[in-house]
Amino acid sequence: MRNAEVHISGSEKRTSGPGRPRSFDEAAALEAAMHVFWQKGFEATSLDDLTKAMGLSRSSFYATFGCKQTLFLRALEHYSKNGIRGLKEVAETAEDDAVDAMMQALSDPKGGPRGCLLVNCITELAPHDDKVAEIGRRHLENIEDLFARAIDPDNPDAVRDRASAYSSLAIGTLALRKAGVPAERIARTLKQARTVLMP
Amino acid sequence: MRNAEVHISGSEKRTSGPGRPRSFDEAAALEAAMHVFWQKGFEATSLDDLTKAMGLSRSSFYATFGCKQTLFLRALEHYSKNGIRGLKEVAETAEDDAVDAMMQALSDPKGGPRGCLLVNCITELAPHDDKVAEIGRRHLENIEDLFARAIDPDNPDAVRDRASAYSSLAIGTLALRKAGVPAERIARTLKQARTVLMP
DNA sequence: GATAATCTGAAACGATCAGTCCAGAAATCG
DNA sequence: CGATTTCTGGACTGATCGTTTCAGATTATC
Repeated sequence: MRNAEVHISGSEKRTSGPGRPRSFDEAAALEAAMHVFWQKGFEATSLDDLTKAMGLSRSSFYATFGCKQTLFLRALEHYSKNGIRGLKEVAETAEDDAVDAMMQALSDPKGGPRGCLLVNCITELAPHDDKVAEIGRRHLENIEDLFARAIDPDNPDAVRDRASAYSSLAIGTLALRKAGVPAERIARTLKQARTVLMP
Repeated sequence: MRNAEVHISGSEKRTSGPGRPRSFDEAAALEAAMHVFWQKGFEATSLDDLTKAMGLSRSSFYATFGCKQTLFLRALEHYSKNGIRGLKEVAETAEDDAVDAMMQALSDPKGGPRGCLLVNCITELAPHDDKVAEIGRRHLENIEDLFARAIDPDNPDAVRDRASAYSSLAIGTLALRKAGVPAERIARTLKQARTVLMP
């Protein structure tokens, strides 16, 4: 037998040594896998979908990432880290209204109406998968934190409920978007909600 | 061959006549199927799950409902009709604040954190299934209508954006709930959002 | 050149899936 | 009774799934 063991967490890299070196970029492969999961969900994504998108063979896939589930959790973590970083950037570079800018960014993710990968996975898997639920909960908490800091940088704890409301409002519009409501109408609703209802 | 043809839409009933009568209640079976889809989603629900919950054999299943997809769409329609009726009742019997009562009802569906069946299905299937998207869009529009009428019964069209915001806010909290956030905290956030931020 | 690590592509595994088919029992009608 | 309809339960099909394994080619270090 050859590579029978499963790599539970991240792969242990081998910077150099004998033997043929890796011909693919592990980070890029992870990114590609993330996009497939984002588009199709966990169950509907097959191994063929993954290996084709990641550009490697089944053998290399299992030797590198262990199994579908493990890769999936890594993809979720990767997505969360990237997403929170991006949202923080939106908040920091917003011209006048950081809260509105964040809601708009959340409600209209780049790359079409795929929604938020973690919200999708919470909906699909969280009730039956504790690990997914935990990653999702952490992600949502991070988003709320960013809203709270955008509302009142000096005392974010005091505006927790408001931050949670803004966050949930933006996330709720993702369902509208997926159901086919045009992004422009949603953007208008959000802006109005921000300036008229929740100033 | 026997029962080979597929019943596309609702079954044509036979009130009486020769032969053994149906020993199961079609409406009850549909209701049971709806609950299974609600709990597990479409893909994760197997034929065995369905027939066991509905209390009929595979043969009767296919003779009565045609196929999994057809049954699924009927279950969605059934859910939507029931849900809208229930929400209307909540709005009508609310003591002081119908909008708040509706948000609370939406955010905390009976039977644990299963979310809203149609929001779940929008998330899972709508981007790749036009029929599901259409049913979901109609359902969300109906919910918005109820909010609009609760806000201003005389001129609901004028408060469309506000109604959309309330609706999205309540729906957004479903993700929190599924991720494990306690219902009480969500209820508090909603109440506060209603009374403080969006009066 | 010897050794070691990884590559590819394909084959095979056991499991599960939706859907089909059948044989025989059961129940209702004329 | 005879005709008819639905029932059950299990066997079966053909496909797809995640995962394992293998042989042989490739590319690095020593």
